[in-house]
Parts: sequence; C-alpha cells; structure tokens
Amino acid sequence: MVSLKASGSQTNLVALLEDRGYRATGPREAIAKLLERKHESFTVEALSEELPSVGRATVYRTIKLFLEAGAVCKLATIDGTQMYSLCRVGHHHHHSVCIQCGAVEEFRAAAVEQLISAISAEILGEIIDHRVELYVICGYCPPGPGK
Amino acid sequence: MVSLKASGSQTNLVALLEDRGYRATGPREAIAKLLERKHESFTVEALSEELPSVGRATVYRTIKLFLEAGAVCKLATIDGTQMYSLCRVGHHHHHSVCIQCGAVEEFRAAAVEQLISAISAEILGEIIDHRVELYVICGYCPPGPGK
DNA sequence: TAGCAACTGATACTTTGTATCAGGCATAAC
DNA sequence: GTTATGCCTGATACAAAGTATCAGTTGCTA
Repeated sequence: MVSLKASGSQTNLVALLEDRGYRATGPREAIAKLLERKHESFTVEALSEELPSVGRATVYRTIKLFLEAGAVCKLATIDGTQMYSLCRVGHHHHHSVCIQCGAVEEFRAAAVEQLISAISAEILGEIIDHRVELYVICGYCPPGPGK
Repeated sequence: MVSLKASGSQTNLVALLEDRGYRATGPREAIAKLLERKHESFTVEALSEELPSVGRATVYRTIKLFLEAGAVCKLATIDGTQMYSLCRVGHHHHHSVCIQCGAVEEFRAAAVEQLISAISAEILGEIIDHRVELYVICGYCPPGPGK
C-alpha cells in the first residue's frame, strides 16, 4: 500500500545538526529556516541566491551536512538534472516530483520493496540499493496535454 | 515478469544517425565503434580520453545526438554521480548498475509498470514518467559484505 | 569542381561543487 | 574577565562537466 507524504514530522534541522555534534550558528539557522519552508526541489545555487547574506561555500557545506544527516536527499529531474529536496521522513522512501512546480512528495510503497525482491530473485548477483522516482503533474498544477 | 538484457539487438549507431539526417563522419564512427563495445556506464570525459584523436567538444556533441536518438541513456550512480550508458533496446526500460564494475544491464519488468499504475491510483495528480534504477553487485564481481 | 551546409577542434565560458586560508566567534579553562 | 582552542565563516581559487563560439575543414550536390 502507498503511504504518501508519510506524517509531516517537521524535523528541526538545527537540532539535528546539534545532535550530530555541530554548532547551531546564524548561517546554519538561516539555511535551516529556509529549507523548512521548501516543498519543492531546489538547487544549492538557487538557495544561495535566496540567502545573499550567507556565503556560497557555507550554503554548499551546510547542505552537505544535511545530506549526510539524511535530512536532505539528492534527486534527479525528468531530464536528469541534479536537484535536492528536504526529506521529512527519516527512513527509506522514494520521491515524486512535479515536473511543473517542482513540488516533491515522499512516499513509501510496500509494493516497491516487493517489486525489488521479485526482481532480485530473477537476476544474477545481488541487489544492494535502488532508486525509484516518479515524475508527475501534481494536484495543484494545471494538467498537461496527457501522457 | 522480468526480462533481463532484452534481446541483444546490436543497433548500428552510425546508421541511426544517418536515419535522423546526420552525416556519418570519421569522428562519429570512432565514437560509435567505441560505444558499441561498452557494457559499462561511462562518463563523456572518460570516453574523450579513450579517443584522443577526437575533440572533446565533438565527443560531447555526438553523445548528445545519441541521447536525443535514444541510443544512450543518462543514469545516476548510487552516490548520485551522473553517468551514461548505451541502450541496446529502443523502448522503455530500466537499468541495473553494478556498483563494482559499472556494468549496466537493461531490464523491462511488467511489475514495474503495474507498480506505477497502482501508485497512480493512490495519488493526486497524474504520473507522467518514472525512473527505476537498481544498484547491484553483478554475477561477475566478488560479492560484497552483504546488505 | 565549385559552392554550400554540416561538421570539427580549439578555446573560452558557464555551472556546480570542492579546497584553501585567513579571520571571526563560541566555548571551556584559567 | 581573559585567554586559548578549535569550529565556523566568507572570499577566493580551483576542478569537473558541459555548452557556446568561431574559423577552418569536410563532404554532399549541382
């Protein structure tokens, strides 16, 4: 069964850094605050432009910390461009990305894991990890010309 | 059911370009020849190093043509690095990438499409496209420490 | 074989991300 | 309160991946 946007457990990003032994500084708080409001995928460059008072290197460094902490995920757009997204759930999940507004939803689907183990039985070798991404037109965007 | 490495229909890459109205030139033939031997994922930069007689820009340009023709796919490694891979099947498929040797297998799994339509029924909006990538240790590589 | 368009290599540039480094700031010790 | 230590910061330089430009070359076509 599909559970979409698994419980909005609004993680406190700054607290997360502190838990991992990092300091809660002004720039980090500014980045965290901005991230917590973001429901779309973003590039670090765009983030940096929204925070002109914070150095570019600091934005990249901080996003890297959040990536390592699992609070931010890398994802690819439909054309393969690398982007980032805030992860609201800590555990394994997948993403659906709106190709119009960039909104990212997280979902867990038992069916995905079942699929993986089904494929696993069919192929030579061992499945270590997987990535599933859906490209959608979300409920808030005008529908496209159809598939 | 999973069909792995769907029929080795060795596409003639140069002919593919000609079909699309492009010329079959020396550099393009050199790139095509090299590609047709490649069973692993690659970066354009690495390809360019293997073909010192062909200019870097030409390698990028030609790979872009193959991408547009659907003969080459973009894929992401387990750490999110962008790579490319030759597509031996013309139609919709997914990839499994060996995290040790980089070997890429293409597969079509009806289960994937069933999964997508199952999820489609659950979510608001419309699924336009999807991406499924498996990261494996292939049958030819020594197995890792296990998942 | 001449003309034209497609193609090429060299190079400069852009984008995305990392490394370096001097200076600033929080924290703990004194 | 002051000092010392080390983390953190912004600026900047650099690296990797990819694109744009442009003059020169190549290969069809007439």
